[in-house]
Amino acid sequence: MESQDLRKAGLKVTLPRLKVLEILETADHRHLSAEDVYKAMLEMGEEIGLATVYRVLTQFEGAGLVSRLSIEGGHAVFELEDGSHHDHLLCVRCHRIEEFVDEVIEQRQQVIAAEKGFEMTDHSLYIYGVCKHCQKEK
Amino acid sequence: MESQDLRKAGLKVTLPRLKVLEILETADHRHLSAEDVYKAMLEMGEEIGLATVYRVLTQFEGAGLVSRLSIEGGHAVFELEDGSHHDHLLCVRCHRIEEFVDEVIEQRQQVIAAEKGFEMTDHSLYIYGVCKHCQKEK
DNA sequence: GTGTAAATGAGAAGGATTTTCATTTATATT
DNA sequence: AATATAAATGAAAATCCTTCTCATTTACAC
Ligand SMILES: [Zn+2]
Ligand SMILES: [Zn+2]
Ligand SMILES: [Zn+2]
Ligand SMILES: [Zn+2]
Repeated sequence: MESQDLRKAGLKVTLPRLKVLEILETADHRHLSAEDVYKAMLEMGEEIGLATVYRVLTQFEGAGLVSRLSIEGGHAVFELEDGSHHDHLLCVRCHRIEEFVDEVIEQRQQVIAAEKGFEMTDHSLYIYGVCKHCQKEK
Repeated sequence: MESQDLRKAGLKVTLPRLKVLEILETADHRHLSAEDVYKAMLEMGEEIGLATVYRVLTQFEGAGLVSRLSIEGGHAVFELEDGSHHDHLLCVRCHRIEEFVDEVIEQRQQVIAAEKGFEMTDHSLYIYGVCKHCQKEK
């Protein structure tokens, strides 16, 4: 089924691309850095260059298959695009990432943009904190 | 008056530090990159190393004199700390930055964090769009 | 004035990502 | 199935922003 997605996006169906898709679909975590994908590939016994991982992820982003988070200070994180917008909560200790959608915030942003005379094209919202897990530890 | 702020922060009063403060206080824009500060220094005829600009801005951040924005993709931007939290709207064309405060959003973030069991420590919210100015230009 | 720790500047180093370019590969065409 | 061609790949170099190193200078307490 994935081959179709690649063809639709005007991308040739290659092993590296199929494998990157596979990793994004089957990884334990939904949010992966390029490095994470690269390491997962090597662990699967697939040879790939890190440059290719970056290239493929960027192409997938362009094709709407993947979206990219820009987390403060750190490196980019990628996730499979599921068509529904959501924002993120990040644990500053263990780097766990959780997702949320809040209609009140979404709408307030529209109002604020309108008040300032902006045509809003996008937004980026990250809530940082200490997750349930990490609160327990000490 | 600024010398006092530096001494309170445990920082020696040096010319580079005073000049960086001066630039932050008198620049046309409230939001400046390290590069912007560096160029402004050179234009003022002051010799300074870029490394010093970064160092000083980072120290000021630690001392609570300055805060740092982490804008998507780009480089860090610094602004004088005025004690009141605010978030930012960014024009994707001309890179103009505007500020806003919205209590509804602030509170919803607290609620969301609580729902997910997070102890919220911080957040980062940027609204991207096309500003009033840039909308006029075709 | 002297001493000492802190601050500076220049350049090297760093980390994440992108680019370059020679080689390989997918796919369209015989 | 063989061939042609445009796209994709890997490795290394390059890039961008930022931090670090270290020899020299400076601020400030005595
Ligand atoms: Zn955690
Ligand atoms: Zn997500
Ligand atoms: Zn604009
Ligand atoms: Zn601001």
